[in-house]
Amino acid sequence: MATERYNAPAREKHWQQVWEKAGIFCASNDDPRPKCYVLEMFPYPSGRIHMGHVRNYTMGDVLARYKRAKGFNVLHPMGWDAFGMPAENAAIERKTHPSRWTHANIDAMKGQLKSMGLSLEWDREFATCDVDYYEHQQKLFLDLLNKGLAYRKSSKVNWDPVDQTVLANEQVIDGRGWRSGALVEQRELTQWFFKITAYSDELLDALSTLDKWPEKVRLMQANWIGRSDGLLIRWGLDKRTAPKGHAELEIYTTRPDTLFGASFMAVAPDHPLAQAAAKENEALAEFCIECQRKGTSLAELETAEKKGFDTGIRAIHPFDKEWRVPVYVANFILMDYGTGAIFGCPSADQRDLEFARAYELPVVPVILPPGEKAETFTIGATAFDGEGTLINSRFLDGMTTRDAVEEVATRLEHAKLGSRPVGTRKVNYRLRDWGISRQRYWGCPIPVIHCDECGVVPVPEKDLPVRLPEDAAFDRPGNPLDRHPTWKHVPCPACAKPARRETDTMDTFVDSSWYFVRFTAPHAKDPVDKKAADYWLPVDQYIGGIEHAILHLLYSRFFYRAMADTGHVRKNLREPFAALFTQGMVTHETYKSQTGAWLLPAEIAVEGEGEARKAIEIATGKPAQIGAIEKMSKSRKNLVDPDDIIARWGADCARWFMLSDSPPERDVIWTEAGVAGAGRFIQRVWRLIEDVAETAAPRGAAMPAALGPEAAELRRSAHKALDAVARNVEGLRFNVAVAQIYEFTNVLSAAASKSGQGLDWALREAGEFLVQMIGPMMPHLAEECWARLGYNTLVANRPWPVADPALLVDDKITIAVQVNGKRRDELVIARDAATEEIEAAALRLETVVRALEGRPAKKIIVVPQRIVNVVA
RNA sequence: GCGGACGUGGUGGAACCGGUAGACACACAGGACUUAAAAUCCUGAGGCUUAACCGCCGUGAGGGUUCGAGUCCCUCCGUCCGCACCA
Repeated sequence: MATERYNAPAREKHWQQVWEKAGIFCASNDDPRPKCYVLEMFPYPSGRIHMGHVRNYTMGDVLARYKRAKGFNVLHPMGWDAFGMPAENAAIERKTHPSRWTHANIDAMKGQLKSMGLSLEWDREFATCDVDYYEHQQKLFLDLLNKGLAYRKSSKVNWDPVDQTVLANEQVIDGRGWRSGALVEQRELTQWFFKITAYSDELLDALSTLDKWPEKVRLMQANWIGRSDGLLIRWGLDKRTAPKGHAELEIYTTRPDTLFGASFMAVAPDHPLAQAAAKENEALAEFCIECQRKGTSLAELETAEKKGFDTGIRAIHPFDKEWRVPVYVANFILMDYGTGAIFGCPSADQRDLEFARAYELPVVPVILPPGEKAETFTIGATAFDGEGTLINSRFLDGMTTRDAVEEVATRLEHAKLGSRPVGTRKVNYRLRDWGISRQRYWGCPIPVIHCDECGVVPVPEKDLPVRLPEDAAFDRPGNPLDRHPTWKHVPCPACAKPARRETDTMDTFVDSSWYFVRFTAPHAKDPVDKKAADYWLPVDQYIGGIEHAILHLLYSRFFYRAMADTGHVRKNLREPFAALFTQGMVTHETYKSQTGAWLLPAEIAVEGEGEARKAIEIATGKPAQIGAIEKMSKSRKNLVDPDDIIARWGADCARWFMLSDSPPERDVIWTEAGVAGAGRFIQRVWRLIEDVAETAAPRGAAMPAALGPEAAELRRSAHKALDAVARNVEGLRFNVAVAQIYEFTNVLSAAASKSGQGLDWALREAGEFLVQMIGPMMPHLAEECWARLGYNTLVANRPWPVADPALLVDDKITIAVQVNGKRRDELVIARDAATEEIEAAALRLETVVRALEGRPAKKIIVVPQRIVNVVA
């Protein structure tokens, strides 16, 4: 029989059109079936999709298609995270408009996504730069403002003096702006903030409920929030030494038990006490300025020596009025953590110890490590910051660390300095409020107006949306909104006098903090259709890159709560993503020409293998250097264009390769050989199904009364494979599911060339199962095969076949037989054989007799259906 | 420095709860078909030893628990990731 090769690129277009015409991927918000919301992180429209997108969206699509086949009402939408700096930079460089550039990119990328054959519901598509989207975001902002969850404050920011904008921390590289290369300045600016810290505790505690999130992500978020339980302690200051108006110093500590080891106090250079003291001390003032200047570069921070300056101020120990402790200004104290002031206990803190050694301050051991003797214990180069027994600490001596912490806290809570307690228990967080102001055009305008008379006035709801002006100029750096001739000049909504619009726009992470809610009703008049949100949320499976472990995923968790607390979504659902999966990166070898320039994989030819493997630059015929395997990136040029792969091999091939071999959470290495292997498998399946279609029983034939052993065996394999593939797809172990499909394909191939009673019927069943198994992964090929098997329906619409549980367990099983824990043989025996029967059968085995060497069996361990171990 | 993850053939990886380690794929070798190549099909393969069977060794290293450890515990080595003067 002559078989034609399956022409993937041509047939894929056909099936994509069939699906589109049938409109089968549109979910109804009103459907009696159980719902399933599958979401992949939406892309930034940079211009073209890359292999990372292919991997991400393939995984989501497999799950979406599988869930649909399992009878769920599946929501699987797609949109565009379309605001952001690249569009504005493109506008500057190419003299176009951010909107035009963005929409052209969206069109191109949408075409690419469609060529992948994804089961997406395009009717719900939107871009965050659509007025229809950002007007609702402005409404949400106003509600947050009203609730006190959005506020303005002055804070230090990274300022790029060339581009004239605020930069995020990630955009500052070695103290310089990533685009301009200019030295970044610390600038005090009044900015808008979202009060994420109002939810610190809740965001931390709720992590434990996210049992379908990767442990790693939960841990990263927990560390980021950084809760610590401690004590605020107010120290009196010796009046003769302190600047006027400064009678006390409040510090924060998590180790109040080490209070009797205190040998110095340290405050941040920008602490009010430091500033006050600096006014009377020129050298100190200089020191403070020096510290602040160093604050900009991260690299400098890491290596900076611990430096201090004795202010001459003396603090009074809370437990001893006569005890004076010197107050230093130190470069390693951060103003925005705790109170910006500490007490130093050198024996119990490495950093304090280094400081004490440098300034020759006393080092008194106060915690005795377990197993040490007080008489002989000394502190050398390393502080002991663990738990132990208190020494040299008066009334704390002999206590454990924990008891001492409690004792000090209780005593200081009752002690008074002035009219207030000396000590207050306090939980501290590392988490900071989220600064959302950006001095940029291409973002969601912040809907407020500044009036000289009335101050900050929210834009009235009836005046929403605040649209971006289309006629902005991008000919020079800075914020086009700020220098637009008319846009910002508006009358004050309250007093009608001339006023100015806020010209900052929102951080684009705000846009992506609620798009998944909008997908549930993308055309609703209000930001959220509560009924739709109630029906669909939470997202049942969210899939994206690990790089969003903190930022996007933490912001979204916060924003969803803020939306709940401003009445936009149900209050008792707190977490928007029930399950999260973070997929690995797509990597590729790197290549360099003899001149040292990076080369695209398409620009080289590889010969030989192993040690002899060589790369040749095609253009010059000269050898090229093969470099490390790294994440695909423009800078290293180790890119493979999804378009090229799809045009040559087909989308199914790219999809299958992405799912094969590598566990989805790990990195996958893209190789030509791997793609070719996937391509071969596609042809193999096609040939096999053609073969089956020729020899199998007709479609819909009744199961024969009796099946021969070949047919029965094939049936068992088919049902087992179906069950195993289903379980592994549900667990997102796609690589294992793929392996099981390979294995079953081998079985089916072998069976197709045999003959036996009822085998034609079993072949049809097995063939259909195979097609349905590959349906979620290689949907086009599956449709083609389905048609070849005589159907005019769509696999994409077929329910997942039900595996017969009776076929999943074998009557006879093989169990291993060990002697003294070493495998010696195996035993084929009835699955429900009694223990005695198994023992007897094992002892009869020649191999066992030989291994026993005449010794009697002392003990026989039988684990039913698993193993026998004869102990001699 | 702190926190976490991982370490299995030539390669990617599989192994549910502690129960036959290496499924499946890639690469490789041999063979069939072919004038030849491609494509396809068949066969082989962890290491050592052996003509072969047998046997021994084997999941980064060392130790422990157990009838039995890739899996659990301890120590060490290596790789990767996150945070980093956080009081």
